[in-house]
Amino acid sequence: MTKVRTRFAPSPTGFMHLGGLRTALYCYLFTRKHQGTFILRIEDTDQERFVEGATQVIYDTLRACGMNWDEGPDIGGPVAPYIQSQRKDSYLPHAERLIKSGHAYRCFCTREELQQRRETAEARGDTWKYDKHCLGLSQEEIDSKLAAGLPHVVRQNTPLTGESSFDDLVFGHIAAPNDTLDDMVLLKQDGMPTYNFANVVDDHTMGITHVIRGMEYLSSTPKYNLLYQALGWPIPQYIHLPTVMRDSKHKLSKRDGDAYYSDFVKRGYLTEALINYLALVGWNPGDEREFFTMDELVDAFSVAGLSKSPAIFDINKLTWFNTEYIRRLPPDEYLQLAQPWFDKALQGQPMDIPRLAQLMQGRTEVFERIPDMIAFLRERPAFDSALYDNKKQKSSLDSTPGALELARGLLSQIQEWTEPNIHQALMTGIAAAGLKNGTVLWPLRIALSGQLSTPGGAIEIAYLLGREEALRRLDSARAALTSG
RNA sequence: GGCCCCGUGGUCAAGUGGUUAAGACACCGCCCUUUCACGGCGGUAACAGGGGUUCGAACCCCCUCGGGGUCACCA
Repeated sequence: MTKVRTRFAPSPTGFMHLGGLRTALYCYLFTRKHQGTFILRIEDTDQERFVEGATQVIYDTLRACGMNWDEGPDIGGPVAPYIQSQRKDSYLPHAERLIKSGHAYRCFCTREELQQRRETAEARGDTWKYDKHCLGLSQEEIDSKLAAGLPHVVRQNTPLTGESSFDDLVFGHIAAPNDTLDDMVLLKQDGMPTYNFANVVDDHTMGITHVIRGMEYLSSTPKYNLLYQALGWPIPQYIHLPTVMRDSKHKLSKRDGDAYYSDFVKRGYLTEALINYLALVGWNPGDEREFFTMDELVDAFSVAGLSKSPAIFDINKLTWFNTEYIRRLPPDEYLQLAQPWFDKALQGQPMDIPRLAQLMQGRTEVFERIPDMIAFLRERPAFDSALYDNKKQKSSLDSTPGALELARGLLSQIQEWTEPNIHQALMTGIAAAGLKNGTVLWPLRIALSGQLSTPGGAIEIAYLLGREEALRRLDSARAALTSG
């Protein structure tokens, strides 16, 4: 078997879509698994959609994800250039060969004419397909139109009989009747190839052995194969990938605004978690493993594990992966990543940040959720005294005033405000008073934080707040109790 | 509408003629516990429907239904 050569061929739109990223991932994994060559090619034949800086986004994303390419626009390679617009001149000779052999022809129909004929056909209830109108032009007619400088495109001449088929590595045998295949445009008026044509030519001239792409190309692949055959080129292996869906009816689309890699990173998703999750949407390793580094993915990857049916993107599961990855971060790395989010919530309030980080690391699902979780440290929210009531903790509205008074006394006598000292003072004091821990600690935590759920218990919160603030909050809570 | 593809719990999925139909996320309950979380234990929940083939179908065939894709001088 010849050496595997694959390509990831995104068009530079300015963003890296998660669906595209997953395609790149599978392509990368397959290639590395087979010790092949992974090529990056930029598909920018659509000049109208050119976006400044878009290729850089592609480079940055792929590299951040650990998918390094062996040949590409920025690093070159034996079949350069790797940017399609720079290969412009290479397509024409092949198109002319096809014209000569009768597999393609020049078409002078204007867009308006085409639209009109399409509408007429559809009004009759017929399905529209290019009617091969210009195939009937005589050589004289063609020459005179050419001499007159009339704009034209080049179309593929698909056969009207027989059928075309191929064997996809994931979908198996795919066949389509030739008479349902449209005479697609190969070369546009501006001389640029369409995606359809550029792909065939580039994939062949770049020596691509395995074409890995989304399944939206599945139904046009027979047409591409007709082209390969007409040009006398070997047909590559195909691996079409099932779509990533937003829900059962819609695919994860660019319009959702939250489907870009950069969006997830901004919100505080870890790249490793994202890659790990994405790998499992449409593929499974065949065993029970769920956590994979990139190297482990390469090792485990197999085309046999690819699924045929579309998979719904589950933010829930992604978030679970993210939580797990955050939990496994070295503490200093967690602190570094969390710091900006701490700052956002604390706004300069003095705090034992390393201790806060310690308490938060195991509770952080997505970094962007941090500010909401710790905002109470900066300012205690208004709260309902009903929060003091907790049967399980043996705390009630009746027991609370006494409990808080006890806590106030114990806390105010602490010399050095450390967690062990706070713990010591409260626990011995509570035991001496003959109370249950919860009877005092539950209301204390409520009084200090004003909320049901906090990252840490009463002792940790009291410590983080500092002596002065803790006592101040305690006093105001007690006052609110007697006045209200 | 034509053509192509897909169809196991809410989601991802294992399963390739004989299984009590795995596992994970989510959800619910219990335990642990100074809250939440973590952890431990347990639970709810699926073969789209109908016909065949077969001693026996989630697995093979056909039909129906449902969903997706594609039918651009976009990729």
